[in-house]
Amino acid sequence: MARVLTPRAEDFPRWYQDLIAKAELADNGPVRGTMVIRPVAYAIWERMQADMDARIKTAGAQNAYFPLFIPESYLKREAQHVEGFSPELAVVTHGGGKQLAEPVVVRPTSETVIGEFMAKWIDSYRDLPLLLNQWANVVRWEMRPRLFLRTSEFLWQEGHTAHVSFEDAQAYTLKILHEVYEAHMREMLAIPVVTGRKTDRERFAGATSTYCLEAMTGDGKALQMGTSHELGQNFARAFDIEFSSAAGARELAWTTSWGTSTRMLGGLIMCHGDDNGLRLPPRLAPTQAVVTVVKEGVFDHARSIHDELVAAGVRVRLDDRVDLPFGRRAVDAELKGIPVRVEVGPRDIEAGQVTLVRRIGGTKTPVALADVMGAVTAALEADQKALYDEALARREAGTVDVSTLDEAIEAAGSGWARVKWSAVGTEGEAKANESAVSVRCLYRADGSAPASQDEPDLTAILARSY
RNA sequence: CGGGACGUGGCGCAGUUUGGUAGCGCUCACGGCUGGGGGCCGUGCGGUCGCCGGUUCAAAUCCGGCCGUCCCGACCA
Repeated sequence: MARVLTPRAEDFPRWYQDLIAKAELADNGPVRGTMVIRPVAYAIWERMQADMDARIKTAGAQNAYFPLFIPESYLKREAQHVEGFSPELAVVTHGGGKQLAEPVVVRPTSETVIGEFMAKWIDSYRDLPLLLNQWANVVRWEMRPRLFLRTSEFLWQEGHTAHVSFEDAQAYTLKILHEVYEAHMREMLAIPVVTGRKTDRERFAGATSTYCLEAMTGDGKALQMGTSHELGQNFARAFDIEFSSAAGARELAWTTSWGTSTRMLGGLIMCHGDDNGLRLPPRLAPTQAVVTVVKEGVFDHARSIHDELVAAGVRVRLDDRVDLPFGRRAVDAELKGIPVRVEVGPRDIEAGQVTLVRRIGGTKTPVALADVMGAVTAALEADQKALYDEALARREAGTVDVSTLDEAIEAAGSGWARVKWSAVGTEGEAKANESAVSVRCLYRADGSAPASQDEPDLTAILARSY
């Protein structure tokens, strides 16, 4: 078979774009940097969304919806926030054919407009915590768009909460980081992430602390898969989010925000994709298995295997399009990353078996007709774990422990560098940035996220990033 | 904004150095053979060569200008 994709590190983005095109996941939109998500990719996103939404609700937040247009003046109320976002805002100056008295921006994120409403909705400590989540599209006019990883418009969820104290806000921020985001990525996406704190330089505009989850892509770069921010009282001050405390005093609330986006689809592709296309973790895959009729004459067998798998709760599809060449159908399923294929042909049936083809391990084994259901469910279970283990092993193999800044910059040329933060520091960070290397994440010796970049004995991950 | 490439059927490209009536692969349509990994044969559809101007008997090709796209760096979920 002709090789269709070639994921060498040096041309990874091209490989990545080719895969997106061949697996029919997305197209470039009509405006530079916008993205058209095709049904195949959207089905994956829906499953991510459903899993994430359930976890967010378990964490106590409720869904709500806020305006797409935000008055420009709102952005300006928080000085760092506006400074951080100004360069990438889409600004609407006309409405109804007339120039607007005040321009509105298309939301790049919703802290400001939600802050405005939090101020109205919160009067008492009894109204707290207020835990909101929004599924929406946002716009950021980025310089270099790349499908899924960084597009001008993207889909995401953004959580916004208000709390009575710093401690409550911090605890919730970390709860989202670990129990919602990290768990989703590990258990659903089969992607290992390093969690920790962003340096002050990398911190979200307007936040007091930014926590992050970093994944390694196939070419050894880093990809931020999600973030969770403590906003301190910055936005509460800017939007007058005040409440009466139990003691009767007027106090400013402590707010947080956190988000994950369609970038996770890009992360999924770059983390798990291989020479032959996409590889989907079974729990995530919209279609977990396809029963392929190799050629005419075995339809009944194929259908009964299909029905048996449906009854067993497997998301399975029957491919009986025998008018299409077998090879084409096989490659199509492979490109789209369907974890398991059950090939049913006359030769199989004669031998009382089918052929089980696994996308993740690449194996092809005969299975007796009576054992198909058990073999498929076992394969799905095992391959979810295998994919995670493989990604973790690749990340560890691509991470080098070093002790100096120069070594770290050198190592980050091809993978991740793990180094003591004290060997880098703020000046070292600026120097690394000159070589397109950034400090991705800081974490404590026990792996937890530090409360400040000034804590002693922190470890830093340095890498190039998307 | 700095550095580098490139614009030729729907897609990917050759042809440009050395001007001579536009070609290949894929796709698509039709027919046939096939069918256990993008299969084979045949026929056919499809392009004012990014735009404007110049040189010339003759320009995809040479000259001038303009427009656009992509890649690398600064931004970022």
